[in-house]
Amino acid sequence: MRKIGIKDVAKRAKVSIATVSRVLNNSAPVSPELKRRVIEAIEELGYNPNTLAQGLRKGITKTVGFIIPDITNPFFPELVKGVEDYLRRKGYALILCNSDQEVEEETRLLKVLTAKKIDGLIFIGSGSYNKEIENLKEVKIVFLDRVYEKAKGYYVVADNERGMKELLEYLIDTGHRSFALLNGNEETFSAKERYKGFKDAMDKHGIKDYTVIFGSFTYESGSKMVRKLRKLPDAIVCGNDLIAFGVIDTLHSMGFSVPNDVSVTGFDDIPFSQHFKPPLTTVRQPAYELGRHAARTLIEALNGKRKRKKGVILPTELIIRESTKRR
Amino acid sequence: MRKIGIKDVAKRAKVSIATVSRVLNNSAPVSPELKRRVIEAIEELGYNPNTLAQGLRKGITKTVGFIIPDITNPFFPELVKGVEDYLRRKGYALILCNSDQEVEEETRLLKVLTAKKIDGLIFIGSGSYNKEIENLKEVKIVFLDRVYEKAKGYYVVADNERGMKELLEYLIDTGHRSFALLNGNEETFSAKERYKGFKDAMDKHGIKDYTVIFGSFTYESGSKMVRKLRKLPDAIVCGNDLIAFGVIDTLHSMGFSVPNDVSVTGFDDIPFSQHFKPPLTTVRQPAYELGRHAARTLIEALNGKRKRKKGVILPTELIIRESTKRR
DNA sequence: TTGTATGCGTTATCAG
DNA sequence: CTGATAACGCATACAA
Repeated sequence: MRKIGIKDVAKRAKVSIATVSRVLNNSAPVSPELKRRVIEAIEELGYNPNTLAQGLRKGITKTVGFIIPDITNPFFPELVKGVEDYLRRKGYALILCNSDQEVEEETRLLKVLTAKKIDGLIFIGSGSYNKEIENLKEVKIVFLDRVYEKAKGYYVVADNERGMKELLEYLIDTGHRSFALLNGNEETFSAKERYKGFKDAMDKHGIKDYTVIFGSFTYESGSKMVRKLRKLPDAIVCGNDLIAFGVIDTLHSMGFSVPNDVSVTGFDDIPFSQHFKPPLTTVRQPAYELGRHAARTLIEALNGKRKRKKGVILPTELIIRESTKRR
Repeated sequence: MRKIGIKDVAKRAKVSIATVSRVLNNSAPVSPELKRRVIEAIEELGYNPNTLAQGLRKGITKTVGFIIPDITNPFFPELVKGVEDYLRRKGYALILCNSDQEVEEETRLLKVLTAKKIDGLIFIGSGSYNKEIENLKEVKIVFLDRVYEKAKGYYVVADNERGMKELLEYLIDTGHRSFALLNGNEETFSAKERYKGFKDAMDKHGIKDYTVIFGSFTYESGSKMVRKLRKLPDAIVCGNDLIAFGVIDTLHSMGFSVPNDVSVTGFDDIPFSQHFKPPLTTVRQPAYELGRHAARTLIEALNGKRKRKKGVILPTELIIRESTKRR
């Protein structure tokens, strides 16, 4: 009798398994006496219900999947914490997965999670559109940070476009007149939105002297993209903080000074950005809140509430530090 | 008929569910004709086996749990990648969990994972000993990075003690004569081992001028611990890179220069350490390899192999950069 | 080579 | 209030 099940508990407590199940789920009244015996037996045996069986029987598993694209990018762990904290309070289990920016891996994960019968999914796409997402008929989806506009589902994002626009207003205000946008993966929602904000600002102020490069949201990509620049603009606007780090480091290794020769900005405000040398001017995304809202949205959807708005957009905050200066 | 099961496939292919199961698992010969029909039906219906039912029936789930203590510490994501890559190749699913350094949360996760009937567990403890681990009779365990000496199970670690000793040999060689060890959580295996290496070196060289402080493995803790120092030693040896970052930043804010006024070292060599200002002298742990070995050890244990050695110890590497200098 | 029937651990339905 | 028992989706022993 290696693994103990509900029937072991029933035997020990001298009741039927039905009664055990009832005290376990509080699903029907049980006399104090029997309840006591059952609880005692559970304690003594160290019984832990088999969620596989529960899930099979009930059709719900009280677990949600969460796919992030790059566990290595310090922005995502903050999101994870927000999700975790909310889910824990609600009694949901979390299966965290890392797609490592690979669409194939993402597809595999989607299949695995489906087979595990998760109730809901919080999804941050790895990049290009993954149509596998459309097959997920039985699970509620919340798109976080990176929206799939074509797919249906809830979404939670920061106001990327507006955040970027504010950043550029500040840059233009402080005398910057030529720009380069070194962005992340072009197919990505966040890259697109940030580009939009950038472009809008350029147009609004009639600035023609700018270039745009798309790469990926990594340090290495930043390093690579900055080398492609023909000439140094007044400001290099990066798609995220990681890119900015790569840009600044290679700029330094090329003998340039930031911000004296050129201003550089990031996006996200990951924990490290304030400690970078120079401390990074960036647009703060409320990562923890984003995660928290995503979890909340999902749970509410799962409970049949929230028919009103399909999504929430959180404001960003301009963080001015020392990687930029007035020209 | 919302969700499709094996019987839908059977009906579509005009065979019995047993036959479907057979082609699914290759568990018995099936005539080419029927096999074709089944495969066709599976494709057309987009059938995906319910792993809950499979797990319930077979007693194994082909999934392993992985608990890490701090998803926010860039050292762990590297481990995760090593684990992921190996597991994927072996057809195992991974449930990644973050205990956030909380023993209670860790206990909760252990229960959840047990209830989900994982086959094996890769475990990095949050700190103090969690006796819940002893209840896990049915799952194989690999202790990664932080060993529970009392508990039985396999382990995979880097040679912390020796790594620390080598670091101190280098420091002493380069003229450092007084030290402070600003370490992580005292109950933690890695902190203990690193302390041992440190102490050994002190004793061996007859050095009396040193102090030791335990805190936790975070930036903030580093910042806090360095403020407790009465006087600046020749070298501040930190329990990990994050602590070193905190130490260096506060030292700077206090008007000291690193390494001119004091040498500072880390441990781990997280990706960021080479880009820190100044680039950090540290002891590299082969994070990806550590994760990979842990996964391999677990899978082999699961397959009944590996009775030989109970653990593997990987070597560290001394990385000399610019946060230290000869005195 | 194929099909039928049983059971994995739970919950829910139905009598009592 | 309590206890049998069917059913969840699948793999397998047993029959054919």
